[in-house]
Amino acid sequence: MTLGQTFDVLASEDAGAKKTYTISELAAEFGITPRTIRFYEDEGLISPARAGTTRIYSRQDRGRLILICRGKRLGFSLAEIKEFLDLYHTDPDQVGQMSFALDRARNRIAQLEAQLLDVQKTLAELREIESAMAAHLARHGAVPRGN
Amino acid sequence: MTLGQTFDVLASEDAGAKKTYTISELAAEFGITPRTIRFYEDEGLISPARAGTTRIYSRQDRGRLILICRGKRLGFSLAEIKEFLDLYHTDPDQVGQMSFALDRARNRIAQLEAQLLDVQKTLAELREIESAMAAHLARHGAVPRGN
DNA sequence: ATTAACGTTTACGTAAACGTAAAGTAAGGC
DNA sequence: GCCTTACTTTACGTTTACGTAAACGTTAAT
Repeated sequence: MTLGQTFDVLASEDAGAKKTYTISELAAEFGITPRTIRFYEDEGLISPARAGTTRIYSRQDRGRLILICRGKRLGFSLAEIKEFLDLYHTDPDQVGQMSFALDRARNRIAQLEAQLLDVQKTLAELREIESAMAAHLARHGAVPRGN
Repeated sequence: MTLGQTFDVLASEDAGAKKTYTISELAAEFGITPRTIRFYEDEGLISPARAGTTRIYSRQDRGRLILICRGKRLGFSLAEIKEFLDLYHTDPDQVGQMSFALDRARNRIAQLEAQLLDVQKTLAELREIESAMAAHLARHGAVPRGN
């Protein structure tokens, strides 16, 4: 049993939840193409089961895809996302491996905390711009009612 | 006078601040290469003055670079960053242009608010992993003192 | 006067992340 | 039995964001 099984995203046991998914189902759900999902597999980010040659995705696989897509939205490279995913199934018996993983986790945390500040700064600036523009348009634009 | 001049990043008037910069000064400051800065210029994200053929960067140019680098850290493409930068100098006299800009600003705000949530989720998960790993290592790893 | 350290343009090369055929297999409906 | 649909692999093409020379001009020091 790895660390992964102890967390939500990779192990939700919902009653009405489907057990498996096809590649095109997942592609549709996440707004990506089957090609993209296969590419992620080539890059080692996901390893679905097979029925013959056809890929069968489990709920855990779907959880990984959620994390992958989120990582992409945050601007991480696939290599970084892979590293992130690996944190979920670090073998607890390999102390050295676990130490390295802990290090990487802490680095990633620091990185995300910096990104959090960046997002907040940018949001603050954009909101300033937004209200300035809205105010300007309220005065000079829009022509609220024939004046 | 454009909206840009009304905001901090593009118009700080510090007393001890340098007035101009060379390309390699800025490259060093932001941890990028001159090639990269010239590429940003090719893409229309920045337009420094010239002394003959040599580029001379103003404090405003440096401000734009700050925003560009932050945008990159947030995972935006150069095209998106350009769109973002354009928000700063929307002509207040062009009502139509201003309306479109306001729209883009609001879209960008929504996008960043979503990203903020993503970052927070990811941070929460990573912190869970981190403490789980730290606890595990405290018990089985590290061998605190010969026991 | 030449060498070094900066700047320039032009242009080909490259890694990442897919897109886009092409060509084949396997299951289900009429 | 054939057609459609969804899956597969293989492989070349494309966009983005630069890296990396090559070849040249300008200033400053030796």
